Amino acid sequence: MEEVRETSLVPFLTPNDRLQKPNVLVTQPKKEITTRTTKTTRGRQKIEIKEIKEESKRQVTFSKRRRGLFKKSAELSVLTGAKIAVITFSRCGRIYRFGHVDTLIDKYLRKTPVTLDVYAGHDVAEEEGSWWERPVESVPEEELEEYVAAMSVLRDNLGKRINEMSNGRMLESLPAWPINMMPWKPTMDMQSLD
Amino acid sequence: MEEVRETSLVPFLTPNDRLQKPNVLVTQPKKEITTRTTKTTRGRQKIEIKEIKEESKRQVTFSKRRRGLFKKSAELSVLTGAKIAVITFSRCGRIYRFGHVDTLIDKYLRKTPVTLDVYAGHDVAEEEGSWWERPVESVPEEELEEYVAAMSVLRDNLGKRINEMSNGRMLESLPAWPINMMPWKPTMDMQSLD
DNA sequence: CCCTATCTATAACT
DNA sequence: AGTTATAGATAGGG
Repeated sequence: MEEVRETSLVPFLTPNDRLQKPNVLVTQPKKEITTRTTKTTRGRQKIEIKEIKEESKRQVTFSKRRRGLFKKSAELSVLTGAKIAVITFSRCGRIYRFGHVDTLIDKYLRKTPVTLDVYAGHDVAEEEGSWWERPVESVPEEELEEYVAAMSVLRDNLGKRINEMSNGRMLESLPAWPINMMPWKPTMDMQSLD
Repeated sequence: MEEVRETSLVPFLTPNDRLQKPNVLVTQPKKEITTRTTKTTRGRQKIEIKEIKEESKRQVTFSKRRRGLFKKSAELSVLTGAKIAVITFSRCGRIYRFGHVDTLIDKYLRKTPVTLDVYAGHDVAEEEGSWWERPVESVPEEELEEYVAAMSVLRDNLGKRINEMSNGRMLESLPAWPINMMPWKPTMDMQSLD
């Protein structure tokens, strides 16, 4: 709660704070490399986009990425004024939605003949694979079928707002994220319909 | 066409090629700073998440981010085996979908009473402006959900605008989507239903 | 749309 | 969940 998380991920470094010289365009001396013989972690590792076998690990990934996806949806929505809806069926069949899915679905159904099936003629093989990596004509109805994306952005703006409000004009001297709402508060933007 | 888009953004740099020393964990000398007095670009700049006014710019962002969103969706789906569907109504009313939306919607509707409104009772004023920028002094952190609900309204507002346009009430006198605005290839993972 | 320089999202740890 | 080092996404510019 006292954490100043501009980028929320690197509060200690905050590269954003580094003032950017408008027209100078000179390569920075790359700060100062903290020479440490023992990194605390290996940092983000590259992974292959394939099903994660370990249950636990998969769950973590699902949480993190779902959250990230929603955030992206929100940003896209706000930035471009697009209307988005997202629905996700987790493996266990739980439904996570973001935004007024119902409304969007309604609009969708009204605009598109329900019978229209882009992938019509394709057998639904609950097979493993990346339908999204295949030619359109052969996309089987399996992997992903649910994503009605949805809405909103605000997490960030809201946070800033709250901060400003709760401190009037001295927002600068206060943590960017006054409330511990940010990161991993489970369900403010999602609804598990189970 | 799968590997091609691995990183596909920095083919020339490919930081991934840098072999990672498994257990060494020693801070790298940070390569070699190419001292150049004139950077070719300022690189990615931080932007505020708020509506982009410039039509052209907004469309570019829409293309790029929509693409990114779909990609993320695909990854999440593959990685966790979750079923996902995404539908996006662009401002101009164009529909972009990802995944087997129809199938998903069907499942969704079967699982959730269509009448169920998660945000029921939270009638937010459909006024112009940035509702998410409203004062938040009265918002206790425990009620962030209220905001989430409010956020959804954004979509509704946008939807209204879209409707207006549909009715011939032009908001912008610009063509929906310049043909060459389509992201780098109307790949199989997106379908414009318009 | 291709490129870069940056900003962000996260995998692996703790 | 909270960190840290990176992989990955993208705002701008060409």
